[in-house]
Amino acid sequence: MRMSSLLSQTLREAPSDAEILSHQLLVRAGYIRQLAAGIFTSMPLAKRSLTKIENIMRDEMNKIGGQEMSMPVVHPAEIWKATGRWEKVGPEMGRFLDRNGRDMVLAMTHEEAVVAIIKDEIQSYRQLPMLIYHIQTKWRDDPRPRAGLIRVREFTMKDSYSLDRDWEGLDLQYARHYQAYFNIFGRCKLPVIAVKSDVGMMGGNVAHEYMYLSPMGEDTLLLCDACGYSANRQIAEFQKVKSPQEEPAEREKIATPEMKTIADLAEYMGIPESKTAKAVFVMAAMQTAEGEEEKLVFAIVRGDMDLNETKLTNALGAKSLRPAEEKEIAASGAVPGYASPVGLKDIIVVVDDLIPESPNLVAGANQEGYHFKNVNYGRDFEADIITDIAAARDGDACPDCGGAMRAVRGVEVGNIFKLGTWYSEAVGATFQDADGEEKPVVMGSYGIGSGRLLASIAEEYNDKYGLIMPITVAPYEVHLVELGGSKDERGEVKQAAEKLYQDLTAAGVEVLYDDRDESPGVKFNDADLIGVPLRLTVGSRALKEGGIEAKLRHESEKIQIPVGEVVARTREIIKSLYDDILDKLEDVEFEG
RNA sequence: CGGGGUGUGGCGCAGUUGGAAGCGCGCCGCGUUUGGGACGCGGAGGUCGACGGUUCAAGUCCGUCCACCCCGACCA
Repeated sequence: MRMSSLLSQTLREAPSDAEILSHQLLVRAGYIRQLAAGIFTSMPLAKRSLTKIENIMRDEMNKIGGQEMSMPVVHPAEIWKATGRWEKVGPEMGRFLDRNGRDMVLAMTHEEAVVAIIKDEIQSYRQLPMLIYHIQTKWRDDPRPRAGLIRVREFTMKDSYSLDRDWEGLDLQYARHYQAYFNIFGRCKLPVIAVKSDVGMMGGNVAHEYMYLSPMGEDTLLLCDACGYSANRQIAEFQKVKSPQEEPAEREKIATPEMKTIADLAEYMGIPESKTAKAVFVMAAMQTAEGEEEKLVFAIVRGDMDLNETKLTNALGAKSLRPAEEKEIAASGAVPGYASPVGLKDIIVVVDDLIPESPNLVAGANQEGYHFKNVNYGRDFEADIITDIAAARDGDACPDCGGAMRAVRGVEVGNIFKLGTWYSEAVGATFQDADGEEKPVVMGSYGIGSGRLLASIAEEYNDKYGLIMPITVAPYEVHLVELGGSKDERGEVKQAAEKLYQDLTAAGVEVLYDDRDESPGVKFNDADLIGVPLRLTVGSRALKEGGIEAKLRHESEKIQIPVGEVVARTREIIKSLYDDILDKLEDVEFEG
């Protein structure tokens, strides 16, 4: 490709609304342009990188038996009503009416489309197991797109769906994906870890997320360096430090004016925060037989801990939670800031499993300005649910080995879910098994966003001059710079560069050829910004000695290669760059 | 949805007490230059986010709305 005709201008300064590095660099280098919040155009450079990423995904999916197809982006609402997600999903789903006034949906994922097709196409156990996938656009009207390509509203995703006769089959396909995903990220040279994750609205019972560890990530993970335990904070467990056992003392009411926070209260009383009970009120959307209903929930964790809303949501079996408003809290008889589990009605009380083992706590008295001392579970109050609802934090003890866990931030670049039969049952996607019985197809779903992956790679590989793209995903393999200029009166430099461009291209090398009439500084800076791994420079300096200059983007040394050997040597260098990446791929141990 | 911020040429920005819309980069033409974002001369390009109001006069003051960014809420 000649840069003189490439639709991609580099920018000396990034747009002011690009805050994170990958966003700034991808815009400055001319890979992407923003059209609206969370909606981007992939320019030719990005498109080439994305195609390479997607071809890696194809290859790894095909290797585990996947067959590529393409399911529609626009769906009739019926298939979403059939699984209940038409009602269940909120404004994040794109909806519109077609010309005949029928409800239509912009796909945010494709489980519905999958079961719609297999309902008709899969009839016999002989057709299973099967793995289907596609690489398709999704629309999710996220309330807050951010961080360039990391979190967008319109994006492309490789999503695959495993179809099996039974759970053993699912386990096998799931384990294959577990490995295939490490291969995909490895081939893109992106370091990731797999962590256990919440199954969320997808249902099912096992899920992993692939995380690229980065301070700009949106998820918090807890990792144990001692034994390898890793989990998203949403579900991370930990060993709780129990309070010292003591005899329940007599409950007493004490005046605590203006002490509305745990920190204030503990300081005022001269006690550790672990001797207090923290009250959190939420409104939980619950699905009941009559439909959806909002219920006030009173969650209690020990004062030195934080509530984990995902754990609470799962404990309640709720669709979603939102913070309760003061008037909703007041309606239950509780007093915000002085709330107490003692003597409340019409409210679901959920207490963390540490609370019953924590005697003589200080809790609110449901009276402005007063707390109770020596509140004890069982004697003074009871709960509807007792379970783990506390959030793990940096330094907490690993649930498996007790070692101190680290809390780190990560970007979710992929995930795998054991869906089970939830979707197939919902729409009656069944097959006839060998024993003659009709059974629902057992499903798994597996996703990787290609744009987010590109952004993560850009975030990981760069320096002050620009991007440093791994060769497997770089838009081109070679950046050929021609430095003829007006001193090149007989056009020798220009001719040598043109010939090299032709020869390399003929040899199957992907070349970005800077044939523009620009100064050397401009060309070198643009080359560094775009980040193609190997730069070849044709200039009079080396040409006088019968050579051209080669430089790897990630190194500072330059070498001179005799003109006649350039094509062969270039192919060698490129091969070694690929090998460096592919040799590092390794088999991982699957821990279900 | 709550809090904060920003909207002036493709990008980055300035614009005073309200009084003729500017600068740098980029772009076009001509010439000089050519191994790390060169220089000269000459150009093109803006309904100042939108609408309404105040005023003789609004980029500037007032109001409403919109867009975009950040923090939070939310999120397979």
